Amino acid sequence: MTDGFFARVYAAVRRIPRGRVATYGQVALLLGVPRGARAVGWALRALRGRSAASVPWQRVVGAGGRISLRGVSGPFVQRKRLEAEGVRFVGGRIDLARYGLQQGRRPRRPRQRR
DNA sequence: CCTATGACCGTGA
DNA sequence: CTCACGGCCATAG
Repeated sequence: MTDGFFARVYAAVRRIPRGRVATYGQVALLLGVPRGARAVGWALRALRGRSAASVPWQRVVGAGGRISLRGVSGPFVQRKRLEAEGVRFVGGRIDLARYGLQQGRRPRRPRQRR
């Protein structure tokens, strides 16, 4: 179960740099499954409380830079975690052109070095 | 094997 | 901008 797709998804998510985000579609693409965005979501959903601590799941967002996670505390927790990494929300959304995987500009850091 | 589900995505009204 | 559809993928019954 963890030797297959799930493990791959988690591995890919772990590769997302701190302070940046990737969309479900991008993660799927990295796995070689161009249209497996939903499958990625399924894998992350399976984390629920489990080894979520070892996977920076908060760095995966929807293609529109919006949090896809649904629920009551879920969305809030994810946002809080991302903001703690320096990811800024504008109008409930994240500027992917700025915080995306390897986009041009450099993301802001929570702790600037003087 | 077949149907249902979901932390998706793009398109069109 | 919001809402509805259809398509896609891996898993769970």
